[in-house]
Amino acid sequence: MQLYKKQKLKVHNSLTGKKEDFVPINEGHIGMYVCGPTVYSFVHLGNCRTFMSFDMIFRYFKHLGFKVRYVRNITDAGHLENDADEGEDKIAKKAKLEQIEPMEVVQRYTVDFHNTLQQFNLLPPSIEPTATGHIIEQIEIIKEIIENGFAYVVNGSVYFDVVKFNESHTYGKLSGRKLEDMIANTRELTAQSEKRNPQDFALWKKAEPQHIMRWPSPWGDGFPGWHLECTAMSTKYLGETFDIHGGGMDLKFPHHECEIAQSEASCGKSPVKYWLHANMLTLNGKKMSKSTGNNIYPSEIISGENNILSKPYSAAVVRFFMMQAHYTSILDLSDDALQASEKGYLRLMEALENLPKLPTSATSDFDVQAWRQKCYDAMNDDFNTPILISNLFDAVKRINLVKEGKETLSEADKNLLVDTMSAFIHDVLGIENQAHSDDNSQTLNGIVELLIGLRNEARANKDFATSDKIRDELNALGVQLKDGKDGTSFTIN
RNA sequence: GGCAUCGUGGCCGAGUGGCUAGGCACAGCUCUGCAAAAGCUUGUACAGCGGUUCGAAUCCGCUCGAUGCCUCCA
Repeated sequence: MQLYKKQKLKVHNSLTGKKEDFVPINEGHIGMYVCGPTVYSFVHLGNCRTFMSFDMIFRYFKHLGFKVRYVRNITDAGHLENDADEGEDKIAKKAKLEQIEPMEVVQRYTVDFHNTLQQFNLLPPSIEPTATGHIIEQIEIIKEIIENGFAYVVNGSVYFDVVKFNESHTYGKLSGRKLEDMIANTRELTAQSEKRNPQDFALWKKAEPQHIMRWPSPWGDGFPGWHLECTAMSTKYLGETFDIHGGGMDLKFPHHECEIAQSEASCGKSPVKYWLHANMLTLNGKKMSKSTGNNIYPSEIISGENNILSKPYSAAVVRFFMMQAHYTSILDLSDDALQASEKGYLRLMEALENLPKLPTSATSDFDVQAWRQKCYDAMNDDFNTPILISNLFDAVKRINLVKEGKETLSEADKNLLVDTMSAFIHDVLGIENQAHSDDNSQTLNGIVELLIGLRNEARANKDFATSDKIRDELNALGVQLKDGKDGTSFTIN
């Protein structure tokens, strides 16, 4: 039997603001769409958090035995700098700045994006479509929206008529906004706008003669609006209505709101059953953002080359740090917090390494079955990774007790514990053991064992000056010795 | 100004009507030649003020503060 039939999951749906029982549209199958990056610069850590959160969700679905189609797009066209009529495409702007082809910009930052996510151990999505690869689909949707009377053509551009739409539908249901309020609060700055209403958004923009990124359409040469690509690609690969749509909290309005409007205006259906939003990562209490410069790049954390943190942190530690907070909470990055996470991470990894070597007994002091279910309960409650991790640390304590001979574990329970720990840490949380990833670790271990032997001889001879020298100098090199009941063990940092 | 979210012990971070996660740091103890590691013990925190309730950090109201969105952002 598939695990998902036994483990009942609840998810927080942004559309209703409530935790709801998760029931996929087609039993055993899940369609999930997550808004990917606009590839006009390097991904910063805040971007990574969102993708990591949905990676964890993707992994848990797979762990439960669901067949998941996970679509995450690459925005390589259509993302405007601002809403003004002469607004520039972000990628085209960058291309002009660096004096290269727009597609070179796209290629460069797409490669960076993939490399970075790989470092953080994210699984690739099932499909990773690009906006430029789906121009035809986008044009088709625009045609439908025009046909249904919810869009209008002006001077080679097409705009979505929000006011008209709101007469028969509700614009703002996801973000909790009312169109009347939005209109009342509009700053009247767009004097010569070709839009009927400031709330209207572009489905298709006319390309000026010097604009490089352009495609033919029934309305002339141009390029698609940003909100439209997600509607086109999610519909194509997941259908008119699918299970989960994810993205950063900052995309809730207007991006996701517009997606809902586009779907309802074209095919008449609400596109998504469960909307999931990941919260922001802050730095110094402020949102990380490319546009304000308040950000840190993953490579800077791993290399330690930055002015914010006292030392480098591995990708696994950063991932563990992120998983210690719930994905819907704001998380603030700081050196203290990362240091605390690093220590916890190392303790967890050490227990995980010791676990298979543990002695077994006829009986167990630890109810592994009950503990295992607690881990599932945590994840079933809207992917509560902090609670899951607290449960993992309960197991760490029991592992250490068994290691010291203070508690017992049966063979069967030990095996179950090994399986469960590995499943949650590696498969679900996606946390790898990077504590000893050296290629030379075999040699290194041998050398340390040799020194331990020499030290033990010195200790037997009560030559503590020598034994302490070995221990302290190894410690200075990052090799920590631990004298236990069954001899000396060590960790390498 | 509008909409939304949030304010938890030294730090990070769960919880959301009674049973008061977890990590890190600190202190004491056990173990140890000494350390380290590990284990045990200790912290009675929920912005403020009212209200509902037998009972609130958790619900309601107000005040203060922070953040996000309202123009591009994961």
